[in-house]
Amino acid sequence: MDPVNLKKLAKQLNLSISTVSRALRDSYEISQETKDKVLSLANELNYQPNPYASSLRKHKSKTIAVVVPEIANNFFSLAINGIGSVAQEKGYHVLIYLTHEDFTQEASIIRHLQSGRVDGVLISLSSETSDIAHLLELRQKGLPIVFFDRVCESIETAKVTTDDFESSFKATEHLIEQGCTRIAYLHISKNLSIGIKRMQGYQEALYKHNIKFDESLVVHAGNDNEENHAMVKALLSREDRPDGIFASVEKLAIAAYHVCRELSLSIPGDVKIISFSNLETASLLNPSLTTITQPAFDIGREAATVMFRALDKNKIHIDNERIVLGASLVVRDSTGNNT
Amino acid sequence: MDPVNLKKLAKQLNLSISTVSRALRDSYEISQETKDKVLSLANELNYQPNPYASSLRKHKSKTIAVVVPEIANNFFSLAINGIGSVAQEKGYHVLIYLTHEDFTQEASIIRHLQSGRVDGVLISLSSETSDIAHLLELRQKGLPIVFFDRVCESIETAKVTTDDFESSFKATEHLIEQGCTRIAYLHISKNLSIGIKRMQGYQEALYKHNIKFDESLVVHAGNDNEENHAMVKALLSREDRPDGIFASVEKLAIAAYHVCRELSLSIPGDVKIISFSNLETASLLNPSLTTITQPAFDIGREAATVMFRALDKNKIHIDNERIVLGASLVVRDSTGNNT
DNA sequence: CTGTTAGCGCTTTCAG
DNA sequence: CTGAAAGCGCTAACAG
Repeated sequence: MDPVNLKKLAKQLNLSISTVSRALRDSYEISQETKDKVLSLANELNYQPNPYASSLRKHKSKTIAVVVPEIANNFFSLAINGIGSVAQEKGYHVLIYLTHEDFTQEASIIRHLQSGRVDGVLISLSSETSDIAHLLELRQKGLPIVFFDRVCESIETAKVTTDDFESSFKATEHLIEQGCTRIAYLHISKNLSIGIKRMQGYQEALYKHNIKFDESLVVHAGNDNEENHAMVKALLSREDRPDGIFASVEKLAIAAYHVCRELSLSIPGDVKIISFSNLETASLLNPSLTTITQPAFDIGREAATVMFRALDKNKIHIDNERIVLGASLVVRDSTGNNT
Repeated sequence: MDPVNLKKLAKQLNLSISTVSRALRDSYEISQETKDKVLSLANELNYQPNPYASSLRKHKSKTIAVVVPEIANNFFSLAINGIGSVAQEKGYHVLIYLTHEDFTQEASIIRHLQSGRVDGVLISLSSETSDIAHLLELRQKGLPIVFFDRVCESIETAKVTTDDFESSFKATEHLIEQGCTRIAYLHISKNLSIGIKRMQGYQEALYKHNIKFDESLVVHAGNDNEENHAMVKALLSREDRPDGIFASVEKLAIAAYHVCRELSLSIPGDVKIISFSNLETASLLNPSLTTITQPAFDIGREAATVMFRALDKNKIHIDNERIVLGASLVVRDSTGNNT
C-alpha cells in the first residue's frame, strides 16, 4: 500500500534521491559501498521504479505497439509470439491493438499512438486500408514503423514478408501438376499487397503452363463472411465449376470447405484446395489439406529485431529494407504424412 | 517533431495551461466559447495528451495486463480477443505478457507489475505454478486480479472458468456410450485446478457407469512435448491399451493423434479421442474429432468486464466471485456435420 | 469562469 | 563521490 519510491529509499539510507537513483542505475560515479547498501535495501523493500515517471522524463517508454487485424488467427498469434519473445529479451513491453479489419479503427488507433505511448509500431494492415495518411502522420511524429506480412509498399521503411509471389506460383503449379485445369483464386483484398502478389504468382503459373487466365474464376472477397460464402458457393455451383482452388488466406479456404460439404463435392476428388494457412494442427488432422505455411514466428521475430535495432540507435527513420522469408508448401499424402 | 502539448496550446490561445486542460476534459467550469476555441485548435494541431504525464499524476494508467502461458493457442487468442474488445470499449490499453508455461517467468512478470504500470491484472496461470507468493504480493500492492480459465483457488478474487467438471463428465460419458470401457485420461498438470476438475468429472462418469478407475490409464503430462509424446506412446503400445482417450487439453490430444498414426491405430475405430479444444477450424476439417469447445471469447469478455467494473469503482479488492460458463460438446458424424 | 501553484517520481545538469 | 534543484506534461487544489 505505502509506496516504495526513491524518496523512501533515500530517507531510509540517509542519502539524497539522486544518489539512490544513480546507484540503482549502476552509475560509475557512485562508490561500491553505497551501491551495495542501496541495492540491498531496494531488494528488501522490493522497489520497482515507476515506469511512467521515467518515461515522462526520458521521453522513452520501452514499449512498442503491435497492431493487427485480429488475433484469433494462427498467423498473427504466432507472429505476436515471435515479437513477444524478442521484446522480452530486450526488456520491452508490448501493447496489442486489434483493428478487426476495420479502417476506421486502425486509423484511430494509429492516431492515438502519436501520444508518445510507444516508441515504435509494428503493424499488419487491415484489409480495408487504402488511405495511408494516418501512417504518414505517425512517421512524421518521429515514430519508427515496421510492417509485417500485410505491408504498405508506398511507405519507405522496413517490411517483413513471406515470399508471396514465389510460394503462390508453386502452389498453383502444384495444383496444375495434380491435373487441375480450371483453378480458381480466392482473393482477399484489392488493397493488400499480399493479395496482389499472391495473385501474380497464380497468374504466372497459369501462364507458364499455357492455361488461360479466366477472370471469372477470381473471387474478390470482402470483410463479410456470409457474402464471401455466397460468392464461393456461386462459383462452385456453376456448370463449369473449378476443379482446383487456391485461397490467398485460410479463412477463404475454410469457406470453400464448407461450400464443398454443402454441395456434396468431394475433396480432393472433385475439387482440390490449397491455401495459405498456419493452422498446423488443422493440417495435421486433415490429410487432404495442402497448405503454404508461413514462418509466422520468425516473421514476428525478424520484424521486432529490426525495430529494436533502430530503437537502440535512436533511429526514427528505418531504412527501406525488405526482408523476405521463405514459406513451405506442405503437401500430405493420404496417410497425412508430410512429403 | 515539435511537441504539441498543453503549454503550446495555451500559448497559442492566450490562455493558461489549466484552462486548456479543463476545457479538454469538458469541465463544467469552462465557458462554451473557450471550450470551442480550445477544441478546435487541439484538433487542428492533432493534440494527443501525453499518457505518461497523466498516469504519473493520477496514479492510474488506463492499462491492464493480460498474462497467459502462450498465445499461439486458440483458447488464449480468443480470450484475448474478448478482453481486447471490452478494453477498447472502455478506453483501456492491453499489455500482453507470455509466461511460456514457466514459473520463473511468471513470477518475474508479476513482480514487475507491482511498478504501477497497470491498473489490474488478468491472468491464466502457468502449469508449473504452485507457489503463489508473487500473486499475493501483487494483491497487497493494491492491484486487482482476475483469474480466467487457469485459476488459483486459494486467492479470494473473481475467477472465470468453463464448467470443467460438468463438461468432462459429459465427455467421458459420451465415450462410454460409444462403447469404450478402458478410457485413458491425459492430465495436464497437478498444479492446475482445471486439470483436477476435469479429472474429477472423468472419474465421476466412470463411477456412474460402474467402470473401475485405473490409475495406470492416467498420463501426467509435463511441459516437455517429447516426453509427453513418449508417455502417450507407451500407453497406446500396451497389450491392454485404452480404447478411448479423454485429453484435458488440445496439445495432448494432438500428441495422441500423432501416436495413433505412428502405431497405425485407426481413429475412431481402434481408439476414440475426445478433447478440450478450441481449434474450431481443425474440428471442422476432421470429422472424427469430437471436442469440448470452451466459450473462450466470452470468458475473456467476462473476465475483463469484472475487472473494469472494479476499476470503475476504484476497488482494489475484487470479491470472491466465481463465474462459470458452459462449454459445448461438439460431436460430429462422419460427414463432419455437427450433431 | 480563469489563473497560479504545487507536485506525481524520476533523471540529469550543475555545484560542491 | 554526493547533493540540490530543475523540469518532463499533466492535474487539482486554491485563489481570485
